[in-house]
Amino acid sequence: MEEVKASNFIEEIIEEDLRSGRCQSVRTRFPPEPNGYLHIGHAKSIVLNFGIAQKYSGETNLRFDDTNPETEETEYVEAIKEDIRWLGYQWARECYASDYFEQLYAFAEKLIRKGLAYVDDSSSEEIARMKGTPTEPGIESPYRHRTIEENLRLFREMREGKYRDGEKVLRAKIDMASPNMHLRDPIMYRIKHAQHHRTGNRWCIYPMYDFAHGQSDSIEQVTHSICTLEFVDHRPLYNWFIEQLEIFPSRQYEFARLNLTYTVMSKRKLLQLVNKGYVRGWDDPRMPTIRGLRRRGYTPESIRDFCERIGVQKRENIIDMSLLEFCIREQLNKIAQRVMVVLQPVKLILTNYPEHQVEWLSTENNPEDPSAGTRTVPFSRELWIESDDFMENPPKKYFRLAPGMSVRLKSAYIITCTGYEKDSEGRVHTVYAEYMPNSRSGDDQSGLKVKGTIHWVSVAHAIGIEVRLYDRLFTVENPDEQPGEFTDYINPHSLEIISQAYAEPSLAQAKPEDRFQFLRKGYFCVDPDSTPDRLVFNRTVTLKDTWVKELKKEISSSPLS
RNA sequence: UGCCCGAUAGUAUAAUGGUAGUACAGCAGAUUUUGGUUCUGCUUGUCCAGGUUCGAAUCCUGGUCGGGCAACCA
Repeated sequence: MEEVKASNFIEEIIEEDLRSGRCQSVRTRFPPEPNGYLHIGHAKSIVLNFGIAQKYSGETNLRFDDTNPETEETEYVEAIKEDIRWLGYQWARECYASDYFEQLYAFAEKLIRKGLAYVDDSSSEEIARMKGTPTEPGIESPYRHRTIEENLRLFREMREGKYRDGEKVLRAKIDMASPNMHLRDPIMYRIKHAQHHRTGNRWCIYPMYDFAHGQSDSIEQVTHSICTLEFVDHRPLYNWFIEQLEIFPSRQYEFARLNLTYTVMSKRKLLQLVNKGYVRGWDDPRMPTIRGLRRRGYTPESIRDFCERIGVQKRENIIDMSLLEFCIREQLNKIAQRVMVVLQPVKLILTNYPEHQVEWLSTENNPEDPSAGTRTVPFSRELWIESDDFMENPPKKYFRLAPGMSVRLKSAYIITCTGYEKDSEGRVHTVYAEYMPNSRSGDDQSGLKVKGTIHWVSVAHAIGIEVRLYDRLFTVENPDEQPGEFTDYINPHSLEIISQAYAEPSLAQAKPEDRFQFLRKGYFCVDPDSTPDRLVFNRTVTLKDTWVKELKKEISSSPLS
């Protein structure tokens, strides 16, 4: 048995349960409702639930909490399964609350027979009114004291379809004066004449969450049912049903859900972003959904790493997006092949380089991983360079190209700027320079030292690609807590499309989901929108850029501001 | 103003009565053919008030602040 140390309060509870003999092994479950796509908040729960099972040699069931036929669809079931697999997890059993409908129905009858449940004919408005308020007790329904026989008969008739939606409900008989609102005779079953994604029209009564979740846990012998904080108040009810039913004693534990800066996490709000066209879909690379992150270029490993780093606690929290970005940078730095791509091109002409000469220069694929090897890139007289790698009047600490200044062209030669040309609008379109023939990378006899190295692409060999630059979706850290609508804070520059960037020719073979580091620019991933003759790249995340910070300091310290 | 959670650097998270530590972020420097990576150093914290104790982030009491609960949603 390997030495394991609890890394959060839930693991502490598990270790104590194992030690005390409350359970011999551990079983958890991940219980999504199939009415939407999974997001990074679900990933926290997935990593927690599956991680615990792995750590303590237990198992995790995937269970779809499909008790509301009006909102649930098979499409979501498939999407959820794919996302969990992509994250790297395999469930022990694939379960559905709907598989237990017959059993749940029997449980309900058992409670009726124990005098602990009754059929109520009140309308939903009446029930709400009689429920009282958090500070005032509720009052008992006039139907609360029906006989067991009558309740049994009415409940069976409910199942048989004798009543319309909303005409009757089955309620637990607990305590209308309880300080816990969930114990004021909670509804167990409601009538819905609706098509269920798995049971079709076999049922017209469906159990509520509170009468399905704990019972499903119990049926599956889940030892630790881990959910989010909003269910804390449900725990007494969770336990009450299990005790009255005298079934396997699953236990519920709650942790704080994940919040991330500069995004929203609620299903409702994500749906709104999709439906109102703020993003292109659930898999838009700006979305915090698993599919969005995947399309953006995040790896399953980086998401798991993130979920482990954020920890598990009961206090409300909002995690810096920069931590997620750190996790993906850290992994991609190790594995991503480096390539040269010019995003905002300016032409560079090496006036002393022979006109039709082409040299294929060797360059490393990944300096962090020597085993990644090298490749060659074509070098010639006319090159594309990044427009912000040249300035007419550079500030003090600028060490790129400017009149009279020298830089190293990555894996090629040292050059010195000799001039430039502007168009009618005053924009520089061509830069002229001379290269030092004896300064070639790997064979540098020039003895020169330059501060800057810039990337480049040979004009004659460049391939045109589309690049989509993504930025945070919102302009504020917490769009949920701002005055007005959260959509008022959407970042209008969250997507910038560069329709013609120039890439070195080696990129032509790239396939969807391939990841690269565009040298000095960031990590990029091939988008599925790519076609054989038109590659599309998504920027996953920029490289850390201490130069932009320097620039910002310049600006803020200038007397103009 | 009923019940239930919670409160440790900017953000998270450890310390389980015994030196408040770690990560991210930030700042400064070194290295660098990516202003990347790596390395070094630095700044910043126990919500408040009492109490128990030789000793309290930790235990007790009372506050304060934040969050949740009154769906035939989950």
